[in-house]
Amino acid sequence: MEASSMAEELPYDKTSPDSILNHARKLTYRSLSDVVELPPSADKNNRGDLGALVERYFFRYEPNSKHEPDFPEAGVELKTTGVIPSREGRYKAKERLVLTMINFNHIVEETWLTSNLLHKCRLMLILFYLYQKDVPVYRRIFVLEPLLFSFPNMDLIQIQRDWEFIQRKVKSGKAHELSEGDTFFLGACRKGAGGPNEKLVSQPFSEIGAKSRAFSLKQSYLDQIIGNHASGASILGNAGSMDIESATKRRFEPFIGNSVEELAIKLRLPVSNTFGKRHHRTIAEQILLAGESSVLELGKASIELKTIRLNQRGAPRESMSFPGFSFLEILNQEWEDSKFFERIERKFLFVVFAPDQGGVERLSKVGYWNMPYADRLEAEHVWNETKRRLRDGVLPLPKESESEVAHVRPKAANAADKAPTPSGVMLTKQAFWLNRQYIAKVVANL
DNA sequence: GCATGATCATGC
DNA sequence: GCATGATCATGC
Repeated sequence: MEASSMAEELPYDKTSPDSILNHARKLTYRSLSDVVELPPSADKNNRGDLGALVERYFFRYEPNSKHEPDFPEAGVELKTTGVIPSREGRYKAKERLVLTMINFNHIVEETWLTSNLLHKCRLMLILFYLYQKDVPVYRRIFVLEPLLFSFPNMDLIQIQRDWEFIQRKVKSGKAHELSEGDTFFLGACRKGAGGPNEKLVSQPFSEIGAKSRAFSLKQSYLDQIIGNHASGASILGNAGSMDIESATKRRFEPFIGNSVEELAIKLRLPVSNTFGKRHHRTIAEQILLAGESSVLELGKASIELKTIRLNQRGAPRESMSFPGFSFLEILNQEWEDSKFFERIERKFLFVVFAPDQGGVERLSKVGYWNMPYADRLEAEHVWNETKRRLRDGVLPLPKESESEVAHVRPKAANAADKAPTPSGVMLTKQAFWLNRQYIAKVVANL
């Protein structure tokens, strides 16, 4: 009796997305505890789960089946996600948005259209709260209007591709090899306890246990959603849309074979700095950014743009550097928390320049790549070895000749630009690099 | 010709 | 002023 009368008292129509959205607006610029009184029994200690508190005490219903959206009659899935200030006083995502767990045994039986992901997350109500570390979740302020979000048609092509890529990997018995760099917008992110005690889960076509993973919207994609939402931009339909790989290919096609000089003229780049270190990168950026917006979606994916210049023998002239790392910080990190891991797990876009017969450097080819599983394990080994040597005060750090994949090398203003090591010795600042010969093989197979 | 150490040039 | 992507310089 009481339950049914409570249901009738709901201050919104649970069958209507718009009504749910309107109700959610009451939270804007307020925190959950500003709007509803949380009983002492509420589990306020649950670190991340503001969503559960909002569902129970603001929308006043109990979370139901994991396979249905939170509001099944309206087909709306509720998400709460943290934002942090960006430059220019706007907001950006604090992290990726986790959508739903990937069940490796089920996904192989699905198609995109019948997928649990699409069924559950086709329409999402996203609430954005200001992330503040020391403020309890129920006191965090919802700093943006709530957003009723469905994937723009323009993006759906890529999202579906991403989903199918992940499914294909599971079908091939490679769930344990999944990586964020496999995909563009939709990621297969790690989910659940990590570390040495992590429980691996089963997959249908291999005996090898895989890390537990969830579908997520990549942080960079979420940033775009937030940007469009905050600026009031509408969602574009686009009949001529393509997935990112095709769009990129088409974008670069007219420039393939052009000399560096011709490219500078075509792209109206100042001729003065033709020999600057940034020149080839500027060319790549201009090709991506100029003209119509079809490759602007690149900004929605965390793509690592790298220019590669080959020598006469077809090998890269240089190894590939990554940001410098702290000798002290690395001791407190695990591999998967490290910056180097985050970088090499990304999707790379290689823009390759090569000299022709006459020695004239030309744009040669362009391609996406991400690091295969076995090589990630090798990079992990190099990273762990670096950590061990720093801890034990053993030099030198892993050299290029010690691994097929990665090494450590100086990266500093000059040799006197040093930082402290755990053993107290000052050492010229260093970075992780991917080996020149390793990149050579990658480029050859691009 | 390559590995290794060192440094440059630019953007933020 | 510094981090970053990129390149130079040397010695074997």
